[in-house]
Amino acid sequence: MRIGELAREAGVSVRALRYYEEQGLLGSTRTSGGQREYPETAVERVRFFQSMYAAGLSSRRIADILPCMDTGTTTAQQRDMLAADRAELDRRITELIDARERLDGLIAAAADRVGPS
Amino acid sequence: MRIGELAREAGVSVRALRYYEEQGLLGSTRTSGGQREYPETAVERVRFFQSMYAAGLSSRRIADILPCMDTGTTTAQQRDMLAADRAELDRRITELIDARERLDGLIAAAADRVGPS
DNA sequence: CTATAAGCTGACGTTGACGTGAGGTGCAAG
DNA sequence: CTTGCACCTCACGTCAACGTCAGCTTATAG
Repeated sequence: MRIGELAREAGVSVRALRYYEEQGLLGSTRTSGGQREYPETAVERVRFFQSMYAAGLSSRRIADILPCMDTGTTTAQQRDMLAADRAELDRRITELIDARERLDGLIAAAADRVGPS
Repeated sequence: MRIGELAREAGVSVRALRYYEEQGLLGSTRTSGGQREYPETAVERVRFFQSMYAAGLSSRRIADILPCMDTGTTTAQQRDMLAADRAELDRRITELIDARERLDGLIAAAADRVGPS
């Protein structure tokens, strides 16, 4: 598939896909005319990127863990990285849940006390 | 308390506190010499900011919900905003949990397959 | 053959929450 | 009274993940 279709399927912009390639995250073959060609599996791969970005990982960090995904094997260093990323993600989730509780507290405290418009 | 102490107590930089003031989030009285003076309650207030920033809210958004916190009352519009922010936060939490599952899947898949160093 | 939609490569612009450096002032201790 | 740390106000710098525009080429429908 070409870049436009992949963008639609994965729910990102064309620019984003070119950026991922620039960052070494997403390879592509080229047609004789120079246009990028992607396999079907690229869709899931891009969705994975989105998920990792949402988790707060940088392109660099994602690039670091990609070999694990692609080869299905890990070195000791890579296992450490994965564990660190998971721990960091856990912290972030905890933070967000805490923030949600604060927001809920605010909502509850002001729920029945209607202020002036 | 002065700005340096508040920064330490709340775990942010002095620059951040000045920035919060610039954004209308954090007021301060001034000493005769022009230095900022904060009440003890500012510590908790700044921690609240950090929590909201972590939740993905912008300074502007935080400024919008501050009146609810300060007055303990809400207008219909403010309740809508709070609900929207909470919903968005919920979405983000779900994303992160999904990301964590993906990471866990990756870790589990490669856990016992040690690659070359 | 020709529109025209889609793709290409630079390369500069954007945004938010600060970092950082310059150059000067306030304040408690000795 | 001076040392020295904390504080002050500009104001430019940063960083990441793209957005956007220009100028040109490729692919495809009619």
